[in-house]
Amino acid sequence: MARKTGSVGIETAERVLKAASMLFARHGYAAVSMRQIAKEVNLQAGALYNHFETKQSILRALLISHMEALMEEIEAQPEIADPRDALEAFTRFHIRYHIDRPEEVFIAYMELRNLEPGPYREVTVLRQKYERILRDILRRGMATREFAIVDAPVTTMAIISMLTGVNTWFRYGGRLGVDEIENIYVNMVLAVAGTPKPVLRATQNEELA
Amino acid sequence: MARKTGSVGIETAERVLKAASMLFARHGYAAVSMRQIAKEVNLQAGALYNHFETKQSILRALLISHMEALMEEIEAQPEIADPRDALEAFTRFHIRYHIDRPEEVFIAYMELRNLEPGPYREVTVLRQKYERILRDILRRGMATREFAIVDAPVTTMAIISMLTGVNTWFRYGGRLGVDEIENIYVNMVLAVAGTPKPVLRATQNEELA
DNA sequence: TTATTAAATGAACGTTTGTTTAATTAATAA
DNA sequence: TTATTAATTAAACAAACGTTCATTTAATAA
Repeated sequence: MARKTGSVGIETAERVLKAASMLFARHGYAAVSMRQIAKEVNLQAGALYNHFETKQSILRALLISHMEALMEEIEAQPEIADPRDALEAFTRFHIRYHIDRPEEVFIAYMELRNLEPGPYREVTVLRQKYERILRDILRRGMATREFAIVDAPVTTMAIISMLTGVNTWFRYGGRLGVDEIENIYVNMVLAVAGTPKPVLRATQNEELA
Repeated sequence: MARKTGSVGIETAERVLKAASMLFARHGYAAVSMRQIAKEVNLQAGALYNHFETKQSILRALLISHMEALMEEIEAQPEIADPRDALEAFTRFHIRYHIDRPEEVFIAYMELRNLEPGPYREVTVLRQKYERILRDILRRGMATREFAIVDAPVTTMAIISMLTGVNTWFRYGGRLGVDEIENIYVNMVLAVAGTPKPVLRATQNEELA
């Protein structure tokens, strides 16, 4: 079949995606050449075309599999009846999931515009499906009067922006660990939903710098 | 001097920046060629080099002038002593300023990595200076015990992400006008700071969709 | 008018781009 | 072993890239 077979080994296609993800995140889709990707996986540029039709299809595979994996993962989460608990769980899930996939998240944001119309719509649909999960939690909390929210769609986008924003500054080994960050954001998200945690409302932990 | 002189007219360099801003925002820095920019201002590619040393210097000019204009504008705002009022003013300023400059904002986020180290640092310094304005407001509110904030730096980033996120979905002519959006975000930001507006805490305006 | 100068053209530069193709390699199936 | 097939290489393709340059154009200054 192939050149080298290290027992099982990771599929070449997967290694290509991994390399492309790293390079696209670092330099941007348009700035990365097929030869750069090939070099990263010790291949010639031409060999990439045994695994992907075009450069575009590599980007498409990255974006769509990222969104599909996100949806699969969140749908595997246990359903939670109480709106406050559901909102807290969503917050923790979003931060944890995104903080460990900075490259994919970055690409999903930045390179959408480089996708052809078809795949672009696919990704957009998946994204809206994800956003609806949060919006429905907010709506449920509004219905039970546990949440005090002025506008559910806007609040949905606000919360997601806030949470995804963690990726722009978080680095492992920094002042705060993931758990601490999760806790801080749970506080803020519940406050945005109009049901702040009573205990922490009064708290005032000061940090330096 | 030049080819055509329409009485005064906008400087060619400014028209180049305008065109580059539009194209970079739409397709990304790396994906836009000097010939595309030139065509947009009815010039040949070579003529651009009478106004800019390199393609890089166009990007640099865009990013730095965007950040400098932002700083100039916010420093021109009146100082507000009360932390809650200052936070509200900051929120309104940030939304208004960014909502009307979607291209520049987008580029400032996405193309930083395409800047050479020198200009990159320049932009980063300006951005941190801007973030410090918000952080200082939060700190002042914590000192007076008006705010209940767990971590000022994290809250600063969370608020800025939340506010800048408006640009990803806002379109003029949509369901909400700028004023309404400002009001909604003021509520959410004050809540994040731990001092929600009492009146609106109990409110529950439902929208459709 | 003439001299000077800034701006623009259009062609060319050497590279690099994504992609294709014929030939070669190595693994599997018969 | 032989035949088949998938994967890879290396070379080539035309097109596009950022940038340079000699030349031309048109405006200003003397």
